[in-house]
Amino acid sequence: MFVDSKSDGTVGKAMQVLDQVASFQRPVRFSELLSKSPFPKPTLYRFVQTLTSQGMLSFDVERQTYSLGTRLLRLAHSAWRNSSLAPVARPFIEILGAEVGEAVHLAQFDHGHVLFVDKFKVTDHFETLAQVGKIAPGYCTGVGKAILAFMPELEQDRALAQQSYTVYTPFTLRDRAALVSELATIRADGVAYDREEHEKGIISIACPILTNLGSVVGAVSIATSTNRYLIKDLKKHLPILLKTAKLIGTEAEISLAPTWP
Amino acid sequence: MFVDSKSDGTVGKAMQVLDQVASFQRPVRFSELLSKSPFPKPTLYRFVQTLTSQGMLSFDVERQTYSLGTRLLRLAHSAWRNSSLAPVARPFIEILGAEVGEAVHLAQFDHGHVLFVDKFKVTDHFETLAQVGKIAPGYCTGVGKAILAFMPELEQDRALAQQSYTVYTPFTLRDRAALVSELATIRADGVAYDREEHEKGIISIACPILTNLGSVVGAVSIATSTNRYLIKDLKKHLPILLKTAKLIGTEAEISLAPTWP
DNA sequence: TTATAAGTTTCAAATAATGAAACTATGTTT
DNA sequence: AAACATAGTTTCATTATTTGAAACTTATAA
Repeated sequence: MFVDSKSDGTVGKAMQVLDQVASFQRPVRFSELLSKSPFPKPTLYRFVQTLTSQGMLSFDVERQTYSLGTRLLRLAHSAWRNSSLAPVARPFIEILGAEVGEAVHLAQFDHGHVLFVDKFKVTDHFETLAQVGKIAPGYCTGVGKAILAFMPELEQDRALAQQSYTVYTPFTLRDRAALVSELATIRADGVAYDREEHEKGIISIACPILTNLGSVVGAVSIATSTNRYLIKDLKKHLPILLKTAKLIGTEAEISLAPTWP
Repeated sequence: MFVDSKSDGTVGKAMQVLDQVASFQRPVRFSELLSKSPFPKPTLYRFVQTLTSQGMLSFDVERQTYSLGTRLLRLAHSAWRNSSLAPVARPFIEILGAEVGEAVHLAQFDHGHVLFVDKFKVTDHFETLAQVGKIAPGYCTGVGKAILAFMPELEQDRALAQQSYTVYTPFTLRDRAALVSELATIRADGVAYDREEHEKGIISIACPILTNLGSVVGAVSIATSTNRYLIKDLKKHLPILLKTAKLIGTEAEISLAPTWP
């Protein structure tokens, strides 16, 4: 999906197997994996052996199935803690969440998609963790559009070309032209809205996180359901959202200062 | 630390590089990595190239540093969602957390260590995410001892041999004999306590999560600080903790039922 | 400018990966 | 219970990839 594993040799192929296992969304038997795999039986067999022995996959002896392994959790834990945005943003996200009482998302841009790196919600704690590491399209999410609008032209161009423009709801922007026109508005206003563009009933307000040098490093959003609120209700939260984004941007900048052993 | 990468060929070596990067706990330059690496310069160079191209590492062009990549977050997200314990346990963990108003942890056993797969706390939301994927010793944590106490003898034997028995605080159990003796009590009582054994000032009460067939699949704990409570205060939560563990065990069992495409 | 370290490429030799085929287990049908 | 089918595992000669010393290029420091 994201990675061109051509010419990445054995390691690339092994990572492809991990994606393959992930794509099943459940534990899989070797033969199932084989049926969807481009690799010959013994080759795939050795990959799953190696990956299991490495803890990147886990094998359930009872059910004879493979799942993604715990080493991935450990590595992701480390990735998250040492990333430049998420841990720095965390306290601000929590304050914002407590203040507005709605779900707050923190996202980065990643290969044309939006990657959620944190989520916080006060009243309804469900899914908090289930959201981190999740990906969503850039062109039809608040955070995605906020980031796209503030990207340098060249990077934006590449990103716009990567969008699928799949129509998820009647409100989804259907092509690059529609998106570009909205991005201009967003850039002017400093704020993006998701008007049920990705999921029916879900709306959000999002602001880009800019460093002092003016480059986008991510976006924060407040999301809610149309059952409870309308876009105009979200607009009331714009000042605090802007302030939060500003604070995170400043902090992120500081934390990016060179550290040396 | 966990993985014997011998005879796991190129893939094993590449995974070793990921651990290597993780061990720095910050973005690293190629030369720093090289200085701690068993691989010759060009070999390591190609590994980081490949891993970066695969999204397992990310390269900061500005600072010329490598960090763990976003693909790990995506894979871990998938690992978490499709694991047999954490997603199933989540609602129960949240209810328990709301009820007792203290930090609740969910852990599994993993190569002699305890792996936190979820955490929930109502009042103080800090660190929620930062805990998932974290590892801790088995012999000096509530969850660790709860799991160890209910392991099948053979497995327990192996696990006991894997413990380091490092003395973290004056209360840490210092050897296998001390641990074994406590495990007997825990097994009899169905509950384990961490009396500041791993961290000064941190205490917890933990129960094993058992399937209907009686095998341990993890543990739940309520943790707090000695600034606020004593072990006897935690004991008041035993009934609800036991009930939660029981419910999770039952649910986990159900969700383990064979699913087919 | 020169010196030193960091990062990158080359290429022949060494090694590891490959996959057709054969084999063994496991479960299913007659 | 035998015959069959499917899933999982091993073998081994062939092929392709990895390997790392050396050379080279680019940044950084003196």
